[in-house]
Amino acid sequence: MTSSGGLGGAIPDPSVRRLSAYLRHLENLAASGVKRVSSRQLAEYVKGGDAQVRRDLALFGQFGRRGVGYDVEDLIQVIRTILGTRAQWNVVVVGAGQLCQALLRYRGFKERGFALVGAFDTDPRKIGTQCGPVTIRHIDAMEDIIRKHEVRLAILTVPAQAAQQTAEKLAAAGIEGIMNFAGAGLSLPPHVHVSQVDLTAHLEQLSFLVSSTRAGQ
Amino acid sequence: MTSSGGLGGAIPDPSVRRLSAYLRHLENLAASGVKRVSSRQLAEYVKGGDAQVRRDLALFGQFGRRGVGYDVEDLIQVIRTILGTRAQWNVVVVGAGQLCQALLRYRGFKERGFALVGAFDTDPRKIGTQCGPVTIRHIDAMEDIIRKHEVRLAILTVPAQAAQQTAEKLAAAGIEGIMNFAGAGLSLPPHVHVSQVDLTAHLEQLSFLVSSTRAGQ
DNA sequence: GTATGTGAAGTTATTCACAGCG
DNA sequence: CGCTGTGAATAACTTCACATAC
Repeated sequence: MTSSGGLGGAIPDPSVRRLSAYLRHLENLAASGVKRVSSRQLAEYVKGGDAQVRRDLALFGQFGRRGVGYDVEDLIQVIRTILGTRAQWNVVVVGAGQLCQALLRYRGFKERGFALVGAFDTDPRKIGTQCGPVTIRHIDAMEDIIRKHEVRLAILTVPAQAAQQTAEKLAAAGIEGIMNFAGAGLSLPPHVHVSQVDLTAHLEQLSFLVSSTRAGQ
Repeated sequence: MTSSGGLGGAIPDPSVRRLSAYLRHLENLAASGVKRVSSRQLAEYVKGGDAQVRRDLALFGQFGRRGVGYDVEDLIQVIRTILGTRAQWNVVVVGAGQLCQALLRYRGFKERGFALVGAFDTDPRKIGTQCGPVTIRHIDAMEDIIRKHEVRLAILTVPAQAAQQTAEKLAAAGIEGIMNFAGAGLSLPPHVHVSQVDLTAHLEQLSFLVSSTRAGQ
């Protein structure tokens, strides 16, 4: 399955994921004052081939100059345009645990086009708590806030057993994309996209790789 | 590139990633008292086909019973064995920010075979702070702890510009796998595996999907 | 009847290799 | 001469379809 619903050719998921990686590297380059970059340099960062970088970008147009490379600032704007993050997205967080607090205090989201405008929980002890720039509210107030701020994306950090029912509330409130930290699958209408985040899985991948690496490889 | 360094056939990266997903679902099933599961049920959770589930598992052996399915508890142990998480891994965290605190307080890692045994920073104001079950120590004490506890995996949560030099210290201390939250690529000897975590990228994927979805798709 | 395990087929993604441009 | 953009070739992954076993 390719994820694009756009009008042009279908865009492979792996390409879209790599665009985010290119963007991270371009942000770092821009911060260091670098003006130009070649596909080879971008490839090194993502550990792919240079041809892959060029092909990923070519899916959306022609952005480089032959013999020269890509303009760092231009390419940042191009990728932001592709990803849809030139305008800011309002985002809510549901489930006010430790992770929620960490996310609310993280500055990177805002810089990259995602403003966390509300946080919700059902636990009365948490409600009213200030957390970074936002106050934790009861989940009953969620739909109002979502409608008022035109929120289309949500981050779900509730326990696994509460994930499905909470996600349904989000969908009912008009949310179209959910970043799901809960270790539970979500069944939702097809227009609601889900991006599953599994932190344990990253350690498991490393465990697998380290376990299966033998001396001399 | 396939990641396996094992002796048998090479194992595709996507298959290993899905094993973690199957494991999450199996853990949930076990918690609900479910005893048996079919490839079709597992596939639904991961949004793949049933044949894919069977093929992923068949890479490592035959674990099901024809006409019946898979035993949930058995399959959990099988996947843990494959991933190398039946024995516990000791893990350190470097960079004692909000995220570090959230990770240190998260119980899921311990339950799944990853014990966070130390946390390190360079900021003198943070050193000595208690954080969940561990005390923040100066990074100079890191190598000792790593050697003493036979730590092979690390989580890196330092700012992007400090990531490379900190990762080099980890590699020098004998770390073989790094879960990297910093938005910076790491260049390390090939025996040190890196799993890049980019939380912003998840929101960017959703932004792309939501932006490119038109009514009626 | 039900569900696995697996060759064969099909699809998707990556890499090669070079024409074309600066 | 360097680096992009891209058709063609290759490699990787997924799905089909069915023999096999319960």
